[in-house]
Amino acid sequence: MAKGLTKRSENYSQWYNELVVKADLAENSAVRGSMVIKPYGFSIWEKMQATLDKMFKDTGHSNAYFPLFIPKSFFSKEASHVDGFAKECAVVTHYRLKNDGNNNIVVDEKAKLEEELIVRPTSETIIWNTYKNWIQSYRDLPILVNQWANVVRWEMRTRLFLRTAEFLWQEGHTAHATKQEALDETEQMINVYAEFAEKWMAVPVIKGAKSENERFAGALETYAIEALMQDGKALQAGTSHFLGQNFAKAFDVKFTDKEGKLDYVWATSWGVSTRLMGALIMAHSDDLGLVLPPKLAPIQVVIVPIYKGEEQLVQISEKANQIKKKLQDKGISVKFDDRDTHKPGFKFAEYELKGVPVRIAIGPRDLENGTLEIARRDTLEKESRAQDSVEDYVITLLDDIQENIYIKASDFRKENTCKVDTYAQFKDVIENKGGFVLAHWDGTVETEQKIKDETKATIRCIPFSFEEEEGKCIYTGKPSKRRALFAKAY
RNA sequence: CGGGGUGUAGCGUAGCCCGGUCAUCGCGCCUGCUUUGGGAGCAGGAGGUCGCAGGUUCGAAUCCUGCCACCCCGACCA
Repeated sequence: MAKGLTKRSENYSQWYNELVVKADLAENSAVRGSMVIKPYGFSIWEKMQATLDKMFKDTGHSNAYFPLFIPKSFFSKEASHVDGFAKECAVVTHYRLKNDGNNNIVVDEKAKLEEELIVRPTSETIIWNTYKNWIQSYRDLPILVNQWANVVRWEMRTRLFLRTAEFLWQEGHTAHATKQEALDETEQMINVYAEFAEKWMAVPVIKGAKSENERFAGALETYAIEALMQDGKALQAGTSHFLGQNFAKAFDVKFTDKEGKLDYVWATSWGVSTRLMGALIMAHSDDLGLVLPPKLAPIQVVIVPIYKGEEQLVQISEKANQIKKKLQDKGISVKFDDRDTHKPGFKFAEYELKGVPVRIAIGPRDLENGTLEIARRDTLEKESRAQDSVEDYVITLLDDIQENIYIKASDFRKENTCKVDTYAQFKDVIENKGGFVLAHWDGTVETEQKIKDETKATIRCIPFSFEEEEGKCIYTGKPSKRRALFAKAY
């Protein structure tokens, strides 16, 4: 058995740790709940980053950078915002260490900061404090800025990739002259996220609005994309918030409109994080390791030579490098693994673990017959093919894999989504089957909270796509106009 | 912060109840030869303050006390 797969467990997170942490994505933790992302894992994130960044720019946004430290006073200006984050803030109180005389390094109490600094858990406050100086007139609007950064949230309980104390993300912060424009922006960005999830990550998602309970601290409306993982739990994969005029009021950001009237600016914020890597892994992986969508795979094709002796390797390498060049010319990322320290079987298993979508093996038999062995990661099928026009074949194959894993994930979601009309059914499904459950809900915070307390299921979102439908709340029997999407979530 | 569990080599572990050739085994690592179309074989070798600190004892991985770390469950959450 391969490294990291010697002892698979029924427990999903155990499996996840063994496979991902120890195999290749992250290891160790310097700070409680932090993670090291190793080079191969990080290159997946870099691909995600590059793709999203382009999508943001195509929709008119620009990148900027704001400070890591936020003065406590900024942070406390928006009441519900500070309520939401107060319990998970890392706080800087001093700026110097000293030797206490016994060779112990201690905090120098003399170097106490006059005002404590918060390590950003999100940047709304420091950004709006800056926007105040950027905005006077409607001519200064809109401001469409995104930041790629790390943030810290001192969660009570952490989970690799899904909820680490420090994580990488992007946060968009926009300012608009009208409510409608801000609402449109909020909606546009949730659509961008959904498109990225479905077309690039091959993870189907449900777009919808968060209930009041689950809304972002300081937002009037939160839109989210929700994905279903293979263990039947839901994962919030991205959020886009309509912040109304809350932050503009808190930071006194006013502008003069065309009529010369003074008004507060309308705001949005939106973000996705390294949690997306967790989503990618948990949505597609199997017992052999990662299954990466070709569009995000750092290595799309790996070529493994099979040879006896130096002479054969030279011949095979020549052929392999020709094929590598042909594929690269078509924009495909290729690795030719000619290490002589590992046998082919070992390499096969290793690239399966890493989720490389297509593997090409070339041996003496192929040299003789003008063939190649081509294997795909998603179905594990292998076939022998002529070497001619391999590049065209690989292009179709990559597209096919991309599509296939999306279909597979969609089918899984279909099988694990059900409508229920009674609370008994609801509890049964949540406890025994998992997955998404569509049920009527009376729209009150109290009911949602009671259902959560009793079943651990929460409203993931009220999907945009659902038609209005008369029904009765499964819990209280009160009238309801549409179904909400319930699930146990990470 | 509450409840439960675990800490033995790079990784995974046996031993702990019942103290004494007990530091076990597998993977990995190193050397040599043979191998190479699915995680190679044989031979030899290196590697451990048994989480930390005390205590009990002639003697502690094993018993006791305290601490630390990690994992799972809850509260919290992208």
